[in-house]
Amino acid sequence: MSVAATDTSNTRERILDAAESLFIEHGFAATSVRAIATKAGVNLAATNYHFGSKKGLFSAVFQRRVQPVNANRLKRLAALEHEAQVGKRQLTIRSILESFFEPLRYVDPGVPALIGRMYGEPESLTRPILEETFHEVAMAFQDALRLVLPHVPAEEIRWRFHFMIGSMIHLLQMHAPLGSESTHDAFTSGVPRLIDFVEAGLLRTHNGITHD
Amino acid sequence: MSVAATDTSNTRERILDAAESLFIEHGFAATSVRAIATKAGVNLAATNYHFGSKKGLFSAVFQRRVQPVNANRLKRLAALEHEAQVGKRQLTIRSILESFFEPLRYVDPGVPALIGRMYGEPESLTRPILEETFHEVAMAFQDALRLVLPHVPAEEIRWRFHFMIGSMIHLLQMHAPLGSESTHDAFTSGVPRLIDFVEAGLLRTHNGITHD
DNA sequence: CTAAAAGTCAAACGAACGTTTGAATGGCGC
DNA sequence: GCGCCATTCAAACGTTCGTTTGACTTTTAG
Repeated sequence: MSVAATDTSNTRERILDAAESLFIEHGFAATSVRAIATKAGVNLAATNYHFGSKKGLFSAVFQRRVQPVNANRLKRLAALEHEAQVGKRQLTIRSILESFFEPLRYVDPGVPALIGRMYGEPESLTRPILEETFHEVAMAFQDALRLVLPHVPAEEIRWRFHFMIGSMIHLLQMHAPLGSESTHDAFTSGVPRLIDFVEAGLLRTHNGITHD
Repeated sequence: MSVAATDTSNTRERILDAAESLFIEHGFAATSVRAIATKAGVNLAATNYHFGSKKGLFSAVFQRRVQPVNANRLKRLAALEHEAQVGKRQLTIRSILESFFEPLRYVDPGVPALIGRMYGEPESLTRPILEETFHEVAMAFQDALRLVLPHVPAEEIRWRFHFMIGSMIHLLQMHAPLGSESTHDAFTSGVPRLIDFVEAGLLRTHNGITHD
């Protein structure tokens, strides 16, 4: 078959799948290339052949999952802004937040966990990856928030966006509210609550930092 | 010298100090016992002698820093509740939040970073430590929040508290708002903003999940 | 003063690590 | 068929890991 060229990426994707689950469970440093190769059912050398190094594999695992999510976010936001310009729909905090969070609900359940894991790794490993991956999205959504919060200074919006990301990461990491058990259900039911929570935090009328 | 008895714990604390900074910077798995011993200026075997294992050391590093913070939190909350009973001061969300967050501002700058780091490690390593360390405090503060939010269901409070912790952790981890640089300043100025943010999120009038 | 206990030390243990090598294997155009 | 190139493979590279050992030194207690 002339399509047989996909056998090539078969090994690649088996490695990516195995690496993803192991990175999520044990983190980067505590996951060995040998364990990944064994779980993927490939030769030990295949990882370095296809991804250059363990770090290269780590970055590839992340990009594969996050890029579709970010593309979806930007697409939703663009559609939203277009509808707002045409007057078909109003631009609100809630609609912006939904553009940001909803894409997380319709992807492989491993994705949220992977993002959460990434934020838990030491900065020296993740900072370049995270900045490259999220800068465009973060800027676009903060711009949108500025439109609906014209009375809030830009720096204040940056902070509130920062806290919003924190709440999200914490949910993604499934440091779930002590008591619940299942992970995907917790995430599914958590997103609407998360939106409620951060909507209130973002809307908060700005009155500077008032110490009593 | 007869005062030389403190030489004993000197080794212990030098190990704890060295381990703390290395764990914060590189995480648990990527920090070697050898690197800790070298940085502390002690023999390699001293770590296992004093703490049993690398994991034991990790837990000890964490407990040393967090227990005073938690004690301070509970002490402030108890004082607050006493004043409320006597009628001297009103129990408010803000006063509860201040009891929770303010103790973080007057401790060694390494403490916030250490807590943030702990939440980034794989759950298999940290879950038992975190539950043991924070269960009492979490329960006490959620009880207090229930008093000032009598109309909000208990489970809803658990979720909001959960998001609050997420915002805090994110601040502690200094995944600072992209743009700022210094770490301690960002944390210091971040705490009041964090209180404003989560106060709004916690106060949010409960109306279930209302989509538009 | 003396014996036990606590602490420190250099050295070594076996195991596991990320990566590299060079030969074997497979499909593809010619 | 033959040569080319990407891929796979077993094996080994040197390094580093957490922990243990047993001798040595210091502190403590009677």
